[in-house]
Amino acid sequence: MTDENLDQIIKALANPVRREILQWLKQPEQEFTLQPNGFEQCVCVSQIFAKSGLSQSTVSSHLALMQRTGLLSSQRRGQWVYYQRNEAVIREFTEQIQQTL
Amino acid sequence: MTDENLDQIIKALANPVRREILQWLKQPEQEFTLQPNGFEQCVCVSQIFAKSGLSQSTVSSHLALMQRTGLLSSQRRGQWVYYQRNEAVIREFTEQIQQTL
DNA sequence: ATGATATATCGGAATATATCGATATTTATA
DNA sequence: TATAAATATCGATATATTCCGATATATCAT
Repeated sequence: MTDENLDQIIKALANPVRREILQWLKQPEQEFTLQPNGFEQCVCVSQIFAKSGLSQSTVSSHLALMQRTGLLSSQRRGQWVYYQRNEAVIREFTEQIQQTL
Repeated sequence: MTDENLDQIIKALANPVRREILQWLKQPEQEFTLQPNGFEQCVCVSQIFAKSGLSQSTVSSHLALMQRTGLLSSQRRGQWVYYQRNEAVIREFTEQIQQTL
């Protein structure tokens, strides 16, 4: 992980909304009502939007930012875009920050 | 550690200048020229100021902020204020962030 | 093709952060 | 007590972040 990437990730995590979204994505089945579309373990933007109390555009921006940093990955399926945690990056970050700090 | 304190600490660490200062304070004897005052293992504001390339007031603000969060502790000795890492808080933070994330 | 739904992007407003110079405060010393 | 040195605080400015509504883009269904 480059210094720049580390910096981006810390900045991403400095926002409580983004940290909360990251939490929700830990156990999606507990946090979100299932979608009747056959992708129960995946979480699309509108589900997070519905839970967040923020505008759709704001939520979309937060998710896009976290994806740019590597914290999340996404895949489009039809009209939906599913976001999920990138556990490898998250783990790498926690190890790095523990060493660095 | 309260959620609010965790939030403050992450915000503090989101700044690269503050992270660098925290690094310098890991091994002060390697990073700073010793002061002829008998407190060689301590680091005062002006030493950090001299190394930073920033203004005295900016450095003072960064240090004050990190002290408020608990990342640093300080003690005044005469006209100098010595700052040092608060390893207990730093450790607690890394553990917490590892669990939380 | 048209309309509906999901997501992304744009532009702007409000708030937060970073930085500086000037000055106040604290302590030591002549 | 007056001066010097170290640190803290204040006020201002520049930049970054957060958020929204409006609109663009992509996909699906009719």
